[in-house]
Amino acid sequence: MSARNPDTKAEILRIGKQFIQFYGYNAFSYADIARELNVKNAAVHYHFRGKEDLLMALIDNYIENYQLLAKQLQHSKITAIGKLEKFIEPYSCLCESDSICIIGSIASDYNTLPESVKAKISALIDLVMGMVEQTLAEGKKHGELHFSETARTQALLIMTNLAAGVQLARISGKKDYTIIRKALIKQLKG
Amino acid sequence: MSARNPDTKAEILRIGKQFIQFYGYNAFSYADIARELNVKNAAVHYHFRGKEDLLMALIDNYIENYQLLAKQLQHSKITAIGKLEKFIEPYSCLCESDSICIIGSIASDYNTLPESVKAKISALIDLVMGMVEQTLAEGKKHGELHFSETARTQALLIMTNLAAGVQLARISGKKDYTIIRKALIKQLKG
DNA sequence: CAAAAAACTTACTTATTAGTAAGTAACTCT
DNA sequence: AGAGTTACTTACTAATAAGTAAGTTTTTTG
Repeated sequence: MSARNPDTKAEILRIGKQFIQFYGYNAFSYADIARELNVKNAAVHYHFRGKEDLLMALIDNYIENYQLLAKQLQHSKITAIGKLEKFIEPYSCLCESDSICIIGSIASDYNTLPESVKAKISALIDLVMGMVEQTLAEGKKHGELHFSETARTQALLIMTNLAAGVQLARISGKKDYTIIRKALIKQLKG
Repeated sequence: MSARNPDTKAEILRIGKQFIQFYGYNAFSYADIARELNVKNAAVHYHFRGKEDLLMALIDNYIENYQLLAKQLQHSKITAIGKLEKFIEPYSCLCESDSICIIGSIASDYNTLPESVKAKISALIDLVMGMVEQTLAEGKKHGELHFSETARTQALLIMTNLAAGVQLARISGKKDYTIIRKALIKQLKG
């Protein structure tokens, strides 16, 4: 009867990510994922023992993708602004689908998570913040970007604008996100 | 046996607020509140028919408090920076207790909420944003504050910095929140 | 002081959740 | 072709969740 599907594991990750970004980590169940994929909930447990294993795998994915991006940007000739766009674009996409970034979503449920997840999400943040900081520092050094704070502080300001920007957009409208995004870029260009 | 307590309703609101800020809206139950207050879960249902009624009451509280603050600030002689501190201080307090602001918390669970709650949280945001915007505009007019964006845009930037700042602090440490807060004030003072 | 209202508890029900043990079908490798 | 492995389903359990109806006690009020 049921066609065997070699992609179920990847599909579970895709749907899980979508649910976290759209509903929040504590607002969906394995049954929800199963329903979406037309499998039984035991199938989800087969691929990921529990919800936190799924979350761990998801964060691992993010870390891998950002590490890949880091390598791609390493020796590329694109401008600092161009690099920054690579960090901003995902937020713009999230905004379009009334979703929020996984870090912001997890931050809300942070105190319900096991230490293993907390450590991994912390590692993801360090990775992304480090990349943004470095991009800002380079851009400033080359006279392309302008800001008065340290690169680290400026990275904190920008990323919090984006993260809360998509959250706010959900409630008060996408226009607010756009205002924030444009203001950020304008200020950096000086 | 059980002492009748005239404050139970207020206590439920207090604990509910605390739980939303610490664990997230979809991560606690009426049973959790009941346990904390040493009553039965039916007692919680007696005061608030359901979880969304509790949330509605909580948001109403916030709206009342901000309206009160608006009146207090209206004709007071404190500086614009002093007024802004009134908006910043609650975030600093939240950060101290590893909690996040209720708007950020609700933003994560936004797509699981009924329209009634969505409308009310939107009204709260409009109220707060309006107050911050006005404070910024006045401060700029009097030469006390310095920023290049419109007051509305600057208000968006500041509030998103604060909201995501406390979220980030939970994961990567309170120091990051402090960096953000100090940078904001420094920039506004010009 | 009697009646009514307020603030609960007791004792349920129904639905959802996470999770598991055992079985089955299909594919893979030798 | 047969043995093992993968990817599931069936069929449960135990715990938690929201919610409610009916009864009890305490306080207020006419």
